[in-house]
Amino acid sequence: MPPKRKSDASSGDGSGAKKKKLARTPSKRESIPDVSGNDYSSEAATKDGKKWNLKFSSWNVNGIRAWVEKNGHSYVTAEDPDIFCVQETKCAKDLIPDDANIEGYHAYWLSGDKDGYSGTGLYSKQEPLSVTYGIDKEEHDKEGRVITAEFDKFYFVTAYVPNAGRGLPRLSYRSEKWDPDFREYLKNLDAKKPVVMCGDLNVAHKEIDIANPKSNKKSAGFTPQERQGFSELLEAGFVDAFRELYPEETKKYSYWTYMGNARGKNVGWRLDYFVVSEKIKDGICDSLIRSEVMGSDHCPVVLLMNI
Amino acid sequence: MPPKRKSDASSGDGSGAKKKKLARTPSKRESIPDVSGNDYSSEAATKDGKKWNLKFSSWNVNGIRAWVEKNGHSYVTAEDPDIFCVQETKCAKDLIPDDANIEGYHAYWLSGDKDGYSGTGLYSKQEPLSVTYGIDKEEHDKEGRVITAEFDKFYFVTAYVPNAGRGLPRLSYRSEKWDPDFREYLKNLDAKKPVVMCGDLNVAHKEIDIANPKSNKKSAGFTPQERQGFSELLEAGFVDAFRELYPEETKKYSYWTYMGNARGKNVGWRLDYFVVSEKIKDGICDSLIRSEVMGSDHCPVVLLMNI
DNA sequence: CATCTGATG
DNA sequence: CATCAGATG
Repeated sequence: MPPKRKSDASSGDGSGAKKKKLARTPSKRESIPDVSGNDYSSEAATKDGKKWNLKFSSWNVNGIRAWVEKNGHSYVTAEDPDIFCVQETKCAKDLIPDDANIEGYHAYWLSGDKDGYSGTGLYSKQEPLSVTYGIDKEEHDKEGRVITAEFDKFYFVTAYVPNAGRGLPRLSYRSEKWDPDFREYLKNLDAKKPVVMCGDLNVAHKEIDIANPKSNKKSAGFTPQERQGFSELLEAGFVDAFRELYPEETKKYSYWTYMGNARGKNVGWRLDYFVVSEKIKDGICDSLIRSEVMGSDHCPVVLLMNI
Repeated sequence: MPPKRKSDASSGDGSGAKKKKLARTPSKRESIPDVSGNDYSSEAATKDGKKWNLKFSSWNVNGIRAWVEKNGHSYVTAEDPDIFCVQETKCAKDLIPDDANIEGYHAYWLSGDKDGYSGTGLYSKQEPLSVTYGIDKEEHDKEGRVITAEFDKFYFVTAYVPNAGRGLPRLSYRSEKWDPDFREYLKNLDAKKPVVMCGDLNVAHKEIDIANPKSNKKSAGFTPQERQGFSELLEAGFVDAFRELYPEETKKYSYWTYMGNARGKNVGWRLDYFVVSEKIKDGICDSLIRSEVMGSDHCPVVLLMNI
């Protein structure tokens, strides 16, 4: 499915709706992402030499309104992915800023019941065959966490996985309920067509995926339970695209707390992933972590595939 | 009492205490008050030719932490008053930023029970004989609104008068309880020594004191009840220093809502006053409204006296 | 249209 | 150390 590069930028679900409330005036803070000098081209190919024909990107934007004010969306134009996903939009659909509707993409938005919390978005150049929201479980689907887009040859899923919270108040929900149910959801999709799933999975899988493994064994995102949950997802027939290609690569992170200049010191976590069905893993061409791109406490991640 | 210009900057009530919490990093916003070119000297004198020997200034700072980040305190150094008062500090005593302790002044802080709400401060070059907090009425004294400093020849009072609120939820409290009790408090002081009172009195007294009298008759700060309360205060033996000197002066305001560029259009209210005992009104030399000084939605006001 | 807090991450 | 909401002005 090499997507038709059509220029219809209309939004699939009413993202052009009137705003209830105006966005705040941009702060005088400088626009943070300056991606103008970056080279996002790539000649990456599969092991058997097929060049990529689809580019995907995912970014936890930590508030899409703030991200737009910081000119974060300029990254999307520069990266030019076929599909771009955002997590933690923290914004009701009707309040998504106009500038978040990027020319050339169909945009799909999901938010939860609680204002300013969670929320995801999916942009696609090609219009999906269908778009669905949630994972078909009432219990999980009030927080705007999962969007699924069906294409001819695959399902594309973006997820913002529940954070276990400080003091781990939601660890049991996360690891005993969400993780198994989300895994089942993906397995069911995978039984029909291959799956590409991306997003902030709120777990650093192995010690190699976090700067300070020792001191974080009881921190949300690095507990044994959460790490085990990710292992079980992979065992269910999926691969972590970045780690598949770069099994030994250290110090590659996609999140740094804003506190204590963690990003400057690269004291980070790899929380943002592309996870793909094992049956299409040979289509992986490259998996990239755009750690230089500013605008959030996470950076974008990229997957190049030949499908 | 021409104050001894001593340089002891110690704070009268522990304002040097350790902070529980650090102030946020200053935003990148430019420092707003640039008072460096302003001439705050004055040759003002009483009607019978006595030059002022005391300068007082008062400013509703709308959050002392934000005000300090905006370099609002540079105004104090430039104005160089003998006593400077602030209202709406919105800050517990222990969290007052270090930069709010201005060299050459004793500082006294009061905050209420509710964090981030109300709060007043008083700076004095000369150390007062005593400083008291509140108006001796349990009912009123939980919101950090009044500081009284006793000097040799007068009492100095600063007040942040309760706002009646949008939809006037606290109008009855304000006009039936606070206003009479505060008036009694001042009358009792005045029975002992003359009083200079300043602050955000949260009322525009007459039509001349507000840009849009017609449309604000039901707005907090311009209801008949609040205006009447101020009239009754004056009838109890006090004068509005600014209006005493400038009975016909129009378009002089000390507050403009941040909304709709009201300040740019001078759509304002005169809410900040110096009110002095009638018996010392002949000591008034000048009363000034520093409407050019930025850093809050209010501007500073000044009183020059010979006492 | 600002200031705060408190929840959240 | 950020985001956002909601209270307050």
